[in-house]
Amino acid sequence: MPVTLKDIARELGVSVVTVSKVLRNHTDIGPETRRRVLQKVKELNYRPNLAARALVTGRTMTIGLVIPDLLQPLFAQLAKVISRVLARQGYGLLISCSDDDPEIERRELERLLGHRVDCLIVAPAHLTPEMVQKIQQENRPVVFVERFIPGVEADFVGVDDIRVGELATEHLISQGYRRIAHVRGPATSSAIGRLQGYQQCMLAHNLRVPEQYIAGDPVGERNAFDRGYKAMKQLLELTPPPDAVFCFDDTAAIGAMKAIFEAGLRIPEDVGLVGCGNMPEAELLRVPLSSIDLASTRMGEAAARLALRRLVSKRRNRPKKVLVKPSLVARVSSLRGSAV
Amino acid sequence: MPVTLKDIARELGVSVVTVSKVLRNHTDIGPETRRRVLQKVKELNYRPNLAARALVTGRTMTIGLVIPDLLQPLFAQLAKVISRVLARQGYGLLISCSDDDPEIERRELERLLGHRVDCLIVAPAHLTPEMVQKIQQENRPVVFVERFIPGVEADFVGVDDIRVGELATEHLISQGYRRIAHVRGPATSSAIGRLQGYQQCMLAHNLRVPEQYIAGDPVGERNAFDRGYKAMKQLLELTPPPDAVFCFDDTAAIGAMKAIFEAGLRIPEDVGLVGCGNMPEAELLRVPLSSIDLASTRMGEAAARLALRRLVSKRRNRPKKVLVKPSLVARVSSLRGSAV
DNA sequence: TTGAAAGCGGTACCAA
DNA sequence: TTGGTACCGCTTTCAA
Repeated sequence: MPVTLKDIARELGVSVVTVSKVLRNHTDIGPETRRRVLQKVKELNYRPNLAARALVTGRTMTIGLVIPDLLQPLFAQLAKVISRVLARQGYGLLISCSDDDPEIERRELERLLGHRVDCLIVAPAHLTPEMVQKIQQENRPVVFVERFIPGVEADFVGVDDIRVGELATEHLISQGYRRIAHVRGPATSSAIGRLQGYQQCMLAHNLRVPEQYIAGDPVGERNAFDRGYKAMKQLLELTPPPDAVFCFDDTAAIGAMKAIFEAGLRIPEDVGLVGCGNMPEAELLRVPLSSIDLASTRMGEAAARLALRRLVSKRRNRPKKVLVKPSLVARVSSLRGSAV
Repeated sequence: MPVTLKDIARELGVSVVTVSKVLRNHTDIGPETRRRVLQKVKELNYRPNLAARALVTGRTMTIGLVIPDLLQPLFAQLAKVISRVLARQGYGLLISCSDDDPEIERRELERLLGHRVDCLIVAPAHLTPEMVQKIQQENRPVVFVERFIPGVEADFVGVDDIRVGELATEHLISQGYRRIAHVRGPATSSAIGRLQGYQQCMLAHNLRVPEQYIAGDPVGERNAFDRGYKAMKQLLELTPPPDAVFCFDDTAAIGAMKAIFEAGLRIPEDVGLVGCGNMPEAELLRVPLSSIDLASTRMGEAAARLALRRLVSKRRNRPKKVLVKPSLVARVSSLRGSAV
C-alpha cells in the first residue's frame, strides 16, 4: 500500500496538516519542521494521492483527449505533443479514439467525464452543439483541435485550412496544371475549409471547376486510402480527365497514386499530385509526394496551452481561436516545371 | 457542478446509501425504489465520481501505458488497441511517451503512480529490476509489452523475436541471397531477439557472418531512419558488401533504402531488403518493402487482457508470458527469385 | 429493505 | 507556527 500523509505525520510526531502544508509550499511552517518533513517524504518516497486531492480541490489533474484515430500520423503527433506539454505541468492525458463514429465519440466523452477530467481536447467527429454545451455547463472547458463544430463557443486550435487549399492549388497552377481536381475529405470543418480554399483559388485564376472534379464520398467511405483510390479512378474516366489532383490528406493521395499508376499514367508528367499532412513517409514513396505541412507540433502545443490557460484562469474568457500557418513541401509528384 | 449521489437522494427523499446500492446492483433494494432511482439517475444524467469511488475502493479505473513513441506505427497501434479493449471495461488509459530515455521513463512512471493507476503497461526502455519491484510492492501490477526486462518477474506480451529474425533471414536465403547483413535496433529485448534469430539462422545454413555485417549503433543513434541510413552506408563500403540486409524495423529499412539508392544500386537485384513491423506505408514505397508482421493488434489485445486479469484476480498468480506469432509479408524488396 | 455512521486521503478554515 | 475539525463523494458495515 502506498505511503500516506498520515504515515509521515505519525513517524514525525507532527500533524497531517503540517505535512500537507509543507508539500504545498505554505509559508507558515518552521524551517526545521519543513526540513524534517521533506526528508521523510523523500525517504518514504511519498506521492500525494491525486484522487484524494481531487475530491477536495475538484481537479483531477487529468485531461481527456478524443481523436478519430491514433494511427493517423497527424493525430499521433498531436497526442504525443499534447501529452508531453501537459506532463511537464503534472497533468495526465487520457486518450481515446472515436473512429469518427458519432456514437463512439459520445460514449468516450461520457467516459472521460466520469473520470472527471479537468478539461477536454477534442477533434470532433459529429458532436452536436447541445452536447458540447452540456459539457461546458458541467464546468469542463472544451478545446477543439484540428476541427471545430460551427456555432459552438469554444477554444479552437487548427491550421488555416482555406490557406491549405490555396497553397496546394496555387502551387499546381504555377506548375502549369490547369484541369485541377480535388479529392475531398470527410464532413469536417477542415475538409470543408480545404475545399473552399481550392475553389477560391481556382476562381481567382479563372479556372473552371466541373462539378465532377470535386470527388470523393465525404460520408460513405471511411478509409482514406480507399476513398482516394476510388475517387481517382472515377476522375480518370472523365473527359477530359484532370491533369492534377489536390487530395484532402496524404493517405488519400497515396490511394490516388495507386489508381494513377494502375491506369498506366505517369506522375507528375501526366497527373500532378499534392497531398496534405506531410507524413514522414511522403518523401519515400514511389514518387515522392508533395504535401502541405500542417505544423502539427505547433498545433499540439497551442492546444495544450489553451487547455492549461482555461484551467488556470477561473474567469470565463472569450473563446480563443489559434490558427497555425501551413506550408508547402514540394516534391516530385507535382513538379513538372512551368511547361504545359 | 456535476450531479452527486446526494442530489439524487435528496430529490427522491431516500438515503445516499440506497442510491449507491441501486447503482451497483445490490439485491437488497425494493423494485419500486430501484425504478425511481434509475429514472432520476437518467433524468439528471448522473455519472459516479470515479475519484471519490477510488478513494474508498482503492481502484481508480485507470491504467497507465508507457511507450517509447506514439509516432511509431507499432506503438500507436498498440496504444489504440489497448485503449479500446480497456474502454469496453470502463477503464481509462493514461498514455505517456518515454522517448526511450531512462530518465524520462522513470519520471513518467512516477507521475502515473501519483495518479494511482491500477496497473501499468510498459514497453520498457531501461527500467531496472529494482524500479519494477518497487512498483509491484506498491501493489500495482506491471505488464510488459513488446519488450521485457530480463530477470524481472512480470507478465509479458510480445512477439517471438527470435522467430522474427529467423523468418526474415530464412526468406532472404531462399531468394538466393548469401551475404546477409543485419541492421540492429536499440538495446532492447526485442532487438536482441531478432539479432539472435538472424545469427542462428545464418549458422544453421552454414553462412558466415563477418563481424561488420552486424551494423547499427544500438546506443548512440536514437533516430531509426538515420540509424538505418548510416549503417547501410557503412555496409556498402565493405568488401565484399552484403547482398541483402535484414533491418530491425521498417523505419531503419527505409533509411537503408535511401542509402542503397544513393549508391546507385538496385533493390532487390543488387541488394535485398527486409524490414520489420509491416507498417501501412511499406507497400507504397518506391520499392515495396518486405517486412515481418508483428501482429500488433493481437499483441495489444493480449496486453490489455493480461492487465485486466491482474486486476480481477486478487491472487498473485505466476507471471504469464504470451508470444504472438510473426509472419512474413514478402514484397518486391526481397524477391529476386531463387537465382543468384 | 433501508439508512446512520465511519472512513478513504487529502485540503480549507480557523482557533490555539 | 501548528493543528483540530469539517468535509469532498462515495462505499462499507452494521443496526433498525
